[in-house]
Amino acid sequence: MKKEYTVPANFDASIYTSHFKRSDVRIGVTEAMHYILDHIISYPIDSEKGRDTLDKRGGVPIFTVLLRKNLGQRNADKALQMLLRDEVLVKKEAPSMFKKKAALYVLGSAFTAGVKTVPSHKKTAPLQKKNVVETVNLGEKDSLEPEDFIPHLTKFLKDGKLEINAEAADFYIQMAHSLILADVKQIETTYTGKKKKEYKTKLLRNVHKTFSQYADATLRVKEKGVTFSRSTSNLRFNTTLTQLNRELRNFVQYDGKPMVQLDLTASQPMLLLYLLKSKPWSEEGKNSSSFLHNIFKHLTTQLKKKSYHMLCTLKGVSGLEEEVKRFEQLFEGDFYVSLQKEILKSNPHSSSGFNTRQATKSAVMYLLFEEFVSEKRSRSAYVAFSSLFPAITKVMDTLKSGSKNFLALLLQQLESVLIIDKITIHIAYKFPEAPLFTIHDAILTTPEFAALVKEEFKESFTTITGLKSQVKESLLDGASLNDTLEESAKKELEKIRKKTRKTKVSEKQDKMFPKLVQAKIPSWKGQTALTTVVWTQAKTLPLQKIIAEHLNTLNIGGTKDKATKALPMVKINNPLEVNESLLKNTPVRSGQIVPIMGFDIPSVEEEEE
DNA sequence: TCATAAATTACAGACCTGAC
DNA sequence: GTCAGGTCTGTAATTTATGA
Repeated sequence: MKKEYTVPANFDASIYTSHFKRSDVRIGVTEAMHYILDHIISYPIDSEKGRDTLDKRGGVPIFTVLLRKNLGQRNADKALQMLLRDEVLVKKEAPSMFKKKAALYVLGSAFTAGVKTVPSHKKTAPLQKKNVVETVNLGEKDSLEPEDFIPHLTKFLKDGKLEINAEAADFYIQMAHSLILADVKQIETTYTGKKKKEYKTKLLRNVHKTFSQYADATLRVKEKGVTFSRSTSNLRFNTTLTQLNRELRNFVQYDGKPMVQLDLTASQPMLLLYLLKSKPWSEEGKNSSSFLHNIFKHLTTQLKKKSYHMLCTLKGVSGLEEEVKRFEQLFEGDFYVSLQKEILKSNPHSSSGFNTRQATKSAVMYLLFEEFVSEKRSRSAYVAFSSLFPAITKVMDTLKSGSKNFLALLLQQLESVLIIDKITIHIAYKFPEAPLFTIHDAILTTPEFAALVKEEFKESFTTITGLKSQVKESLLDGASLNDTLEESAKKELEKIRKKTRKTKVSEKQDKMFPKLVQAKIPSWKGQTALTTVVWTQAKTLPLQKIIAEHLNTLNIGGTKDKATKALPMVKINNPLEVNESLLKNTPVRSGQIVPIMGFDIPSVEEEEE
C-alpha cells in the first residue's frame, strides 16, 4: 500500500476534477488519476529485464479489469478518460498485445519533465497482474506464403475449378439426418420417465446442431471458395479440403470430375520406421544432409530443452537393430493386422485395445503421441507394445522426454516435407496436367490420372526413403456413399450420443438460449439489421428457420407471448436471405427491442407432428 | 496424445439510459 | 451532474471439427 504517489511535476488534478459537485467523487477521481500516473511512472520497479521489456513494448500496460477492481469502475473509467482526453497519457496503438486485455500507455510529451509526490488518501492495492495472463507471446505469427513455395499445389486451388456439389451434399445430409431421427425414436436408454424425455430432447438438439454444422460446411466451400495456408510448426499444408468432414469430401469435384484419394497406408508407423532406420541422432546422422536429418537437427535446436540429454540416451539404446527388422516385417502384410497378431500372440491376456484392426490403429496413435510417465506406464497398450518392442519404446519415450510434442511434430514435419516438397513436386514435374491436392498424408487427383499418380507416389516414396509402401486408392463419389448411408448414419449417431452422455442430462435446461430472449435491432432499411453476433447465435439453433420467419410476422410492440405462437417449420439455409427479408418486412425502428426467442425447444412428442 | 482452422461463446471497453 | 445498471460491438478464449 503506497502512502504517496509519484506524478508529473506539472500535473494538477484539480483542473480535471473541480467540476464534480460531490466531494467523494472529486477525491475518488483525483485518487484514480494519481494512481494511474504513479503506475506509469514507477513501472517497472525492479529488474533490468523488466526495463528491457518496457523498452521493447514502448509503453506501460494497464489491465482495465484490474484498474476497475482496485479503484471502482466509475473512478477508473473517468480518470483514464480524462487523462487521455488532455493527453496527459497517450495510448499506444499495438494490436493484439496482451490479447486485448490490456493497452499500453505512455506519458504525454507535455508531462515528461520532472516528477513530484502527492499524498494518497485511500489504501489501494498496487496494480498487480498476477491474476491476468502474465506471459503473452509477443512474437508475431509469421505465416509462410504458400503460393511462393508450393505453386504446384496452389495453382489448382486458385483456378476456381475446385467446388463442392452442394445439392448432392445437402441431399445426403438430409437423408442421413432423417435416418438418425428415426433411430433416435427407437433408442432405449436406461433413463426412465422425465429423464428419458430430457435425454432424447437433448440428443435431438445435438443431432440438429451437428447437421446444421455440416450444411454450413458445404455452404462455406460454395460461398467462400477455397482457403489455404501452411503451418510453420508442423509444416502441414492446410486447405479447405483438410477441414472438410470425411463424408462430405465425397462431394468435392475438380472441373466437374470426382476425386480419387490416394492414401499412404499406415503412414505414421511407416515414418516412424524411416526415422528408426535413419537414426538422425547417431554420429553418421550428424554429418548427413538428407531432409530427415535436417528436420531432426532443426527441431532439436528449436526445442532444445534437455535435448543434449535426449541425444545421449538415444545413442545408448541397445538391441534396436534387431527390433527394427522385426518392426519392418510387419509392413509386409497389413501393418495393423500384423501388429495385432503379434501382440495377441505374445500377450494373450491383455488383449484389450488390440481386438480389431481399428482398435489397433487407435492404440498405435495413442502410443505414438501420448507421453508415458510414471503410472501411465502400466496402461495395457503400453505394456503390450513395450514388451514386444522394448528398444523402440525406449526411443519413443526418449524423444518425448524433452518436450512431449517432439515426436508428433517430427513425424508431421517429415510427412509434410515428404509429400509436399518432395513427392508432389516430382509428380507435378512428370505430369504437369494432373490436378494435385493433398490432405496431409494423402494425395488427391482426378480419375484419369489416378493410376499414373499412384505409381509415381509409390515409386518416389521408395526412392526417397528406401522403404516399400502401399498406397490405397479410393474413388470419392457421392453416389457410392448411398450404399453405406445407414452405416454412416449409425456411426454419426454413436458419436452424437457419446457427446450427449458427457454432460448431465438435466443440466442447463433453463439456460439453453439465454441471450436470445431479447435482442436489439440497431437499425433497418439499408443499414445493418441483425448483428452478426445475434445471427450466429440464432442460426445455431435447431429451429433457426423459425426465428427469421417469425420476425417477419412481428408488429411493433409484439410481445413474447405473440412470438411464442405461430412457429412454422421452414428450413432457411442462407442467412443473407433472412437478413434482407428482415429489412424489408420487419417494421421496427432503430434501437427497438423485439422478442426473437420466446419458445422452448420442442420435446420429442411435439417433433413427431 | 499431437497438430490447425472455423465456429461459437465470453468478455472488455465504450457508450447509453433513466432515476435521482 | 452522478449512479447503477444496461446494450452493443469487436475480439480473445474456448469448443469442435478435421487430420495423424
